[in-house]
Amino acid sequence: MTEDSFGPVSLVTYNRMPLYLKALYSMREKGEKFVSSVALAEVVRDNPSVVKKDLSYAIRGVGKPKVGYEVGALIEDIEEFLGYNNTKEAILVGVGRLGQALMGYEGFSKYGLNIVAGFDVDDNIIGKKINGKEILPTGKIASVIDKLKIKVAILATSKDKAQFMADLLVKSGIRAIWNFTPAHLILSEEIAVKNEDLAASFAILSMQLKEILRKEK
Amino acid sequence: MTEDSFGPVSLVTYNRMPLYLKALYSMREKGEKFVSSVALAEVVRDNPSVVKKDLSYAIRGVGKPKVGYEVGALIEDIEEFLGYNNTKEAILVGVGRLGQALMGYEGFSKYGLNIVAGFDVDDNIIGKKINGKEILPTGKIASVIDKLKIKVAILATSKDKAQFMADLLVKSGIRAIWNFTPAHLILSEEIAVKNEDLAASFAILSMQLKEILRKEK
DNA sequence: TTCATATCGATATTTTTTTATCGATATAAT
DNA sequence: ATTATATCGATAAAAAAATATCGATATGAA
Repeated sequence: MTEDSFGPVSLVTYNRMPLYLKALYSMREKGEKFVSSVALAEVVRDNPSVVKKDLSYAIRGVGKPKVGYEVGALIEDIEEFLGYNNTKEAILVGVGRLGQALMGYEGFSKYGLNIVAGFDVDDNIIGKKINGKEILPTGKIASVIDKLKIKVAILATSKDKAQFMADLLVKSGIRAIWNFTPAHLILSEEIAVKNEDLAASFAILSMQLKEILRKEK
Repeated sequence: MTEDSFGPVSLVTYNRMPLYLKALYSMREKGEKFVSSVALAEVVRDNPSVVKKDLSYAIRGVGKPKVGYEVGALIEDIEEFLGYNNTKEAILVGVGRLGQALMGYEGFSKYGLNIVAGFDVDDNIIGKKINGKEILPTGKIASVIDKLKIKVAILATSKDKAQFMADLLVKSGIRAIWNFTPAHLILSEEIAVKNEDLAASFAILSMQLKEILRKEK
């Protein structure tokens, strides 16, 4: 077991699960009852063996030879596996344009994330509500975290405030930070950090595009 | 060479490059002139051998034994490697809250992305400007793509319009789609797609948190 | 100057991941 | 009822990635 895995399940598997899930949602909408590893592999652009191995970590039942997996059951199992049914409460720090978009995004609740409040330093926005959630001054961060026993924070401040706020969050009891700022956070190993790195994503898209344009000649 | 690599460089390496870059920016700000693979590995939570191998794909010069790599030169080489100096023009489709946040984000230009215009169906927003970029009606998508020879589109519509818009974009000449919608897009293999999958990211953060809380007992 | 040491770059080893293979079995066709 | 076939689940083989090792060398200390 490396650091990049949780129990017997590797990080690459975790990354693929939501892809399967999205594909399965479309299939369910179309009324499809069963799906084979071959069909699922095709829509997610992967290999059937990978799909079968991945699914084996999530499914409670079994797939049927010649038929495949039951779409509905598979969805439930993957949702459970990914923790969508186990709601995590979070606070959001930095309610600028991106922060507002994140607070306003109702899809989060579907995968087990409930933003209970936003925090900002800007008096023009403090006191307002987005999606029913209050925006409070940053001075109240510590007490809210403590009172509600919050463990997850979404960081969407400007780059220059990111490290300071991250340190404050950790000191107040936060154990997982979803970092939407372009800052490189330095934190103890005991804190989970997931960088939402748009630069990285775009670099990969650019590489893929380059390859595609090269092939088109 | 698998499908998940470009030339000799694997996707995992590409993913790590922006991490190194972010760490290097902080080091440069602190006035540090040289960095060793050991130091860099520490801040990005990885192994020195991985760092050395990764950097070898990007650097033009060489690292010095006992000293390490020159921070400034390394930054330039990685930026070049990731294509930050080679600007790609893109359009953005769907100027809701998230779309506005993306259009307003000035950091994109730093890594070679220039959003030339936004498109929406909402008359209340059409004609306005964000960050100096006009918002046009979706009816003009095809002509703008054609006139400016745009190859990259950022998709930030609602879920239900995503597939329709993606098809329109591809038909109009787009070859790379950065998908910020929760929709599962089905497109030809010749189109590069990068899903900005918040569900996936959050699932990983949740797993890490679970592991951390377990260790804390 | 000589010696000790940190670090590179190359390569070897180990581990992980992906891919292929194959016997068992559910379904449909004959 | 028999046969053909698609698919599963397990496992074996191949490929890729991560990690460790090691000779060479730049630097600073003795």
